[in-house]
Amino acid sequence: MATYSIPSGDSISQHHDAEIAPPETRFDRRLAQILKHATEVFYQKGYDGASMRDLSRASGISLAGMYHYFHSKERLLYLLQKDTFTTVIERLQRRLKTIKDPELRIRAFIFNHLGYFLANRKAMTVLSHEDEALNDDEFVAEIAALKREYYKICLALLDDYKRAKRLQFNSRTAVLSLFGMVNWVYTWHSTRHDPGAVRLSREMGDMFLNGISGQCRQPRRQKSISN
Amino acid sequence: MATYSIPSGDSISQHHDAEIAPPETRFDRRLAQILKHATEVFYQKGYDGASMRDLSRASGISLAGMYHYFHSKERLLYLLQKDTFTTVIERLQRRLKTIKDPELRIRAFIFNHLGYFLANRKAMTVLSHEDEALNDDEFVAEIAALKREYYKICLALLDDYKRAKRLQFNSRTAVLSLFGMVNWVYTWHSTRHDPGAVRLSREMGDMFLNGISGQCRQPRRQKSISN
DNA sequence: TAAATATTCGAACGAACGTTCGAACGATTT
DNA sequence: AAATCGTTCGAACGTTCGTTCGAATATTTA
Repeated sequence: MATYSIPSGDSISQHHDAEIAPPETRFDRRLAQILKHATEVFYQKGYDGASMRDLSRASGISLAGMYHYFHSKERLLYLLQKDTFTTVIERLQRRLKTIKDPELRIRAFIFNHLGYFLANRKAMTVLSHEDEALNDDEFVAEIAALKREYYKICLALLDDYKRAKRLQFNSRTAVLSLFGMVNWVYTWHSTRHDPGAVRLSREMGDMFLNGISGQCRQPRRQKSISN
Repeated sequence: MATYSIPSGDSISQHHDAEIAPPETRFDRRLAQILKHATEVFYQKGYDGASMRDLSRASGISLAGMYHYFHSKERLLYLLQKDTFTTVIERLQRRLKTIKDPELRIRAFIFNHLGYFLANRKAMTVLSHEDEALNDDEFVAEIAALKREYYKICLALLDDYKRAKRLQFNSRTAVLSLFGMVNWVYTWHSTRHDPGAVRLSREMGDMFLNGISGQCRQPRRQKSISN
């Protein structure tokens, strides 16, 4: 009855029901270790720049030994991106379940994203930055589906807010601007000098919500650039 | 008196005074062609993924012949990034010279960035995405200096606006959020389905300016995320 | 026209790449 | 004890990488 993962490159054990967390196979635990070390290497050198020899050295496993756990370097990146993205979405869904207020839901989205981003910076950087690195059609399609799902969730949050507050703005531009704000963080955020997730979420949340909440007194937009 | 560029890898002729545009050396024109083709290849395959053979094929020059124009693949990327970034900054400075109003200056910044971004998407994508690809200290330092200059310009624009409108916000977060908004565009913008530079600049400008212009009636910020 | 200089390229270099193979090892099962 | 199975690895495969070299060809200078 024990659901052993079949070796040679499957993702971390698909425990079809989410009953228990820790009881993984030795195989799964080892693969998870490899993914963790691979995150570090991909983060430092990029996907193309990182060699299988780099990855094996970081994991303390021989070059050939790596291929017991995944079929190819590309699949390793895929596993990494899928696990990371899935976790982000799961956490988000769990948070949203308890929140009704449209504004707070948007704030929860931002906080969820930034919080996970800053706590798992390397994995999220690899996810954001090595977006186009995959070539295999199946991999590309699956990650693209997660991206679309994430986009749709955020779009719905903004549309709810828009309806509740009777606002007018381009939802698509707003979503993607928000994604830009929160994803770009990986290029500049310094743990030492920059605010943590809580304050950063508040600042960006204030800014974004004010931004989409439109003109205060008189309508903006009269001013235009001459040339 | 003709200032011939010395072969073997110099940047496009440093015409110390910006007198005339077209009178370049044959060397310069050929190098410019190579840079143009290289932009396409780097855009498609990434810096690490693009081989010198790819680049030579795209340029219609033999593999060995490429090295007459630049010393290394890394230097080619450096030249590309430097030329692109320098052009963006020059254009910005020229625009800002004629604009006094703080809000319009910020709008000009956004329009300049997005306008150049959408018109030279491939070059700007390489600039944004291959940010960490350079290794040579001298190259890294020079591109980092341009980035800092660009950051400082934008920071000053926001501080001017803040002072003029007596606002309060974290300038650093605001600048970097704005950079995120406008730079992330390269990951999603579709020429067919998405607004052009003018409308996109207006939308993002409205959003950003409203965003930093703070609370309208009652102060936001009372609401907070429970957990 | 001859000499000098700038440009081009075929061929090859050593190094590094992702992946494969078969043998070995360890633990568990018969 | 023998057999099975999951795990590990050294060695090597064929390919591709960035770069170099020397000779050939244009182009400019004298």
